[in-house]
Amino acid sequence: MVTIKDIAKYTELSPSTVSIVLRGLGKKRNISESTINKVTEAAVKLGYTPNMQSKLLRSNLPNLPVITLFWDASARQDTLSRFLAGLQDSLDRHDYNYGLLINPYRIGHLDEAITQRTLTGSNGIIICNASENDMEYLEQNDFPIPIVLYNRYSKKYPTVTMNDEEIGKIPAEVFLRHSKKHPALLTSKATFNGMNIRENVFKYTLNESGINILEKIEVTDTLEGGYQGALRLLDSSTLPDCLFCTSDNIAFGALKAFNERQILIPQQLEIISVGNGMKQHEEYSIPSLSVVGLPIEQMADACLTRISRAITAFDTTPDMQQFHVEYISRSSSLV
Amino acid sequence: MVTIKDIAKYTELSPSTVSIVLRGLGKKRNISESTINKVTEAAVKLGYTPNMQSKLLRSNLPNLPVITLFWDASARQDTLSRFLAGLQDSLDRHDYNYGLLINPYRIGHLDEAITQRTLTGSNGIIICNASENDMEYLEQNDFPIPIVLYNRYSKKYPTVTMNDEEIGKIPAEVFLRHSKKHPALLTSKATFNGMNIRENVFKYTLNESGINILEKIEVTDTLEGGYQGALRLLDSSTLPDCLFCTSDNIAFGALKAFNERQILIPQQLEIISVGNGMKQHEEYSIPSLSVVGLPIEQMADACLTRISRAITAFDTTPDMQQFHVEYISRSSSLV
DNA sequence: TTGAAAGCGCTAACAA
DNA sequence: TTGTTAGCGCTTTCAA
Repeated sequence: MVTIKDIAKYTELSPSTVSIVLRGLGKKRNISESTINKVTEAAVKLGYTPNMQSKLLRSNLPNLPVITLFWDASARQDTLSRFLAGLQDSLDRHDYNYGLLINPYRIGHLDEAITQRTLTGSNGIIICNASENDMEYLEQNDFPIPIVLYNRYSKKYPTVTMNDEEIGKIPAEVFLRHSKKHPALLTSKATFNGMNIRENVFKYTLNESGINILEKIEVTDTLEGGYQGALRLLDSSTLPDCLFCTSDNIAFGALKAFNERQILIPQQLEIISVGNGMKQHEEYSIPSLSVVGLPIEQMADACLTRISRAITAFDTTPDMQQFHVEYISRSSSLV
Repeated sequence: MVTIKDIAKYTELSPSTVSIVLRGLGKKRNISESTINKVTEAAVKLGYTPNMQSKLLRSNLPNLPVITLFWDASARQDTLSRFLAGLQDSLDRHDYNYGLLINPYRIGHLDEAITQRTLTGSNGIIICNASENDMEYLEQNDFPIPIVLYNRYSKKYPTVTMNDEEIGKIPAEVFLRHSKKHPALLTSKATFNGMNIRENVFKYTLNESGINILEKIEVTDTLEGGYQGALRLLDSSTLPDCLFCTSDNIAFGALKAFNERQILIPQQLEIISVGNGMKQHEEYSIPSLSVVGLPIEQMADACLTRISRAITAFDTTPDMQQFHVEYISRSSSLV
């Protein structure tokens, strides 16, 4: 790492002169033209970048604690938006004073993402989208700063979760209430345990009333995946009379397929999806989409409040806050 | 600001002892139970938060330059996602070593957002969504660190822009080619000059061929806005035969209205929208949406590369990089 | 026109 | 079991 001292040595000047020049105060301070040039050239040549830690430390500005948010770079981006919006809102509402550092990582490689620098440079960490691998890494290691997990379960860290049982139970109960007999499930590969819970509770709730899943189709969590999955569903010998999509991406794609094949929604086929976040798109899809809405903003707020307590009150008890989900009935399901 | 020294004074211990305890090394270093308690209690009581700048400085970890991204908190969140994804991709591809700090701000209040702390704590700034007000603030002040503007024009700062003329010209030319006679425009309030350019070039290009806009409707940049705007369009005495929507939000909402009123798209009404980012949603809307696609990822990459050059080579020439937009023909327009 | 020295908050080595 | 001291990179006085 090149410091101002290195440049001073290289140019045979003092650190203070170099500092003045590098901050563009050369002219004002009557530093000679030649010295200015010598310094700037040396800075470029040696590859100098100012160390902002030092500047901040020196500046006597009040300390701004930093919270680092780990987010799977490949994860659904619109959910990040909602989460960020929630964090921002939380910062404003509570008058929290935190810097927010976004750190994308490759799911399953959290161990590479949480560097010594993160641990030294931030006051707390919020982790989202952790895979089973990542969870194992977290469980097996100790960290010098507090960590809060979003939407995961842990015995070691404070967590902020949503009620995964409800997510599976609600659509099942709606379908049962409407006396549906042939439910289908359009889902994507489970990347965390909550997804299994949702699916199992969905099936179990139906089972209790003697109803079995007609078909489960697993696709990628994209509109394309939903579209393809819906087409496969339509090719089956028996058509389902109700469908649970485990993400709105999948549901939006499926709606397009059903529209093309002129399936009447909800008369022929009732659809309920998990509502990952795009409220406006749910409302203006054709037809509008009934969803189990996730309290992402509330959870973001809870994450921030929780990490804040960990930072200020040194409270790292592995407690869990769980939020209810909410059924929003629109035109893709019966009333 | 409470420091380790304050706690030392308060507890009548030395800073090093306090440091050891506060990092949880008390047990390991044989600090007495009572001392540990005294210190932690004092820390909570005095409201101590560790200063990470000092820790980092002390740690001898290599310097990680920080780039702060200013983003309008109320702006379309999905565009942020795409922009962030672009930045992330750029970081990876070029092997850039930067920390990315996301700083949301209220549009029109950039002056409040760019604090002394930002200027002292980051090596460079990328500004997105600046309003006319914000632009004025930027033009009239000088800043100690390099700034790059995204999607704005400036004589003072390096900028990364898209070709706004093309955005207006492309749909006009398509409509002309299809011999349309009654174009309509569904748009939202211009928040930056590029939007005026788009609208003017759209009108001008049609005008050159003797075609005038039938109607211009201004709505909020939401699906709701597009829906309402489309309904108003349908209430007019003459129905337009082609429509340019200046954002996909607006277009998605409009599609719903046209679907409800059973307007045949594109036979009765041809639609082209600005494609702000949601590629999948454009493809799976009903019908799929023809758009002028914006090169957001490329622009994000360019922003990063440009600010990187400013940081490493001290190059702050106010140059402009402009990117072409691309017409993507889908089912909402004729071939 | 340039340099020397002190200090921002923290930690590590060493001393007591 | 606790304290002293030096130093991370930078800026600011003050001195030369």
